[in-house]
Amino acid sequence: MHKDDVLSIGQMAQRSGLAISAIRYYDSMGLIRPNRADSGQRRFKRSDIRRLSFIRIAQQFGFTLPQIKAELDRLPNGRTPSASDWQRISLAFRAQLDAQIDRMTKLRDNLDGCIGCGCLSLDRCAMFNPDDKAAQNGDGPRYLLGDTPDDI
Amino acid sequence: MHKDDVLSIGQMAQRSGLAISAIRYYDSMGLIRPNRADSGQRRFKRSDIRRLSFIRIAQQFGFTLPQIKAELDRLPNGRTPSASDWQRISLAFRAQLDAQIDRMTKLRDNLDGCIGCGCLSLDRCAMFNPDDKAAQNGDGPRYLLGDTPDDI
DNA sequence: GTAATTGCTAAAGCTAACTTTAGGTCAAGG
DNA sequence: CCTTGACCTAAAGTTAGCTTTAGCAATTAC
Repeated sequence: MHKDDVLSIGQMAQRSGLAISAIRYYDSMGLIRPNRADSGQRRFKRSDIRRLSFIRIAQQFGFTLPQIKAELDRLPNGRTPSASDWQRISLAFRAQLDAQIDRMTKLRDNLDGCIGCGCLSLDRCAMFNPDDKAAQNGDGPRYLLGDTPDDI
Repeated sequence: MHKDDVLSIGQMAQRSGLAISAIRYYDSMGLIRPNRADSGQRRFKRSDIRRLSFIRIAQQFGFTLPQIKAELDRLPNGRTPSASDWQRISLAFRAQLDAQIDRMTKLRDNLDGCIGCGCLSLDRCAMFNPDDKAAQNGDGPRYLLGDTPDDI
C-alpha cells in the first residue's frame, strides 16, 4: 500500500500540471526536497503535490520563488502546509492582493478623472504625475496633451 | 526663442525622469525618433517629453513596449498624443485595467471563500483549482491541506 | 535481450526591459 | 593646448523563471 506513495518526477508533473523542467528547477531552488532512489532518480511523497500546488497559487498572488521558499521554510520539518498554516499564510496573501487591487484601483480613478478632465498640465495631472515628483523638480510648467505654443 | 526647443538626451532624461540608457533603448525600439545633429547626437523636440511620459504611463497599465509602439504608430505623422487621441487610448487602458482588477478580485474572492471553508479537496477547492483543470484529468480525488491517511 | 521511454546533470538559451562596459567622438572651459 | 564632460555605438550583462540541449544512465515494454 505504500509502494505507490512514492512518485516519479513524471508522475508529479502529470498530477501538478507543471513541466518536469519546472519541478527540477524548484528542486534546484530548494522549494521541494525529494528523496533520491539509489539510481539518483527523484522520489516524491504524495504531500509534495500539495507543495507544488502551493507554489503555483502563491505565484498567482505575485510572490517570488524566494518569498515562497521563505514561507515554506517556516513550516517545521519541511512539512506541507496544514489547515492552520494555510489560514496564517492566506492572510499574507490577502494583504498582498489587497495592496495590488488598491494600486490598480487608484490608477483607474486617476485615469477616469483624466479622461474627461481636459487637464493638460503635467504639473497638475494626477495621471502623469502620480507621486508629485515633477511638481518638485522646479523645471517649470510643462504641457502634456495640449500643445504649447512653442511646440507648434 | 527656438534654440532651446531642441533638447539633448541628458536634458530629456532630467525632464522625464528616465535613465539615458532607457531613452536610447526606446529609440532603438522605434518608440521615439529624435533628429540627429551633424555630430550624430540626438536632438529631441519638446513634445517628445510627452511621448516619454506616455510610454511610462502605458507601462503602468501593463502594456508592453511593442504594444505601446503600436499605439504611438497609429498617430498620424508620428505626432504626440492629442487630447482626443488620449481619450481614445485611455479607453483601451481602462479596459486593460478593468480586466486586471477583475482577475485580482476573483482571486481574492476565491481566497476569502477558502480561508474559512475548510475545504480540503483539490478537486473542489476553487483556490487550488481555479479553472477546473484538475477535475477533468480523472486522477481521482486528491487532498490538499488535509492529510490523506496514506500521507501520515 | 533489446528498443523505447524516462530520468539525470550541467550549461546554455529565452523574454522583457533595460543597464553596463568598452572604446571612441566632439564641444567647451581653463 | 589639454582636459573634462556629455554624447555616440555595439555588444555583453542582468533578473526571474523557466526551457532546451547535449550526452549519458536506468527503467520499462515487448
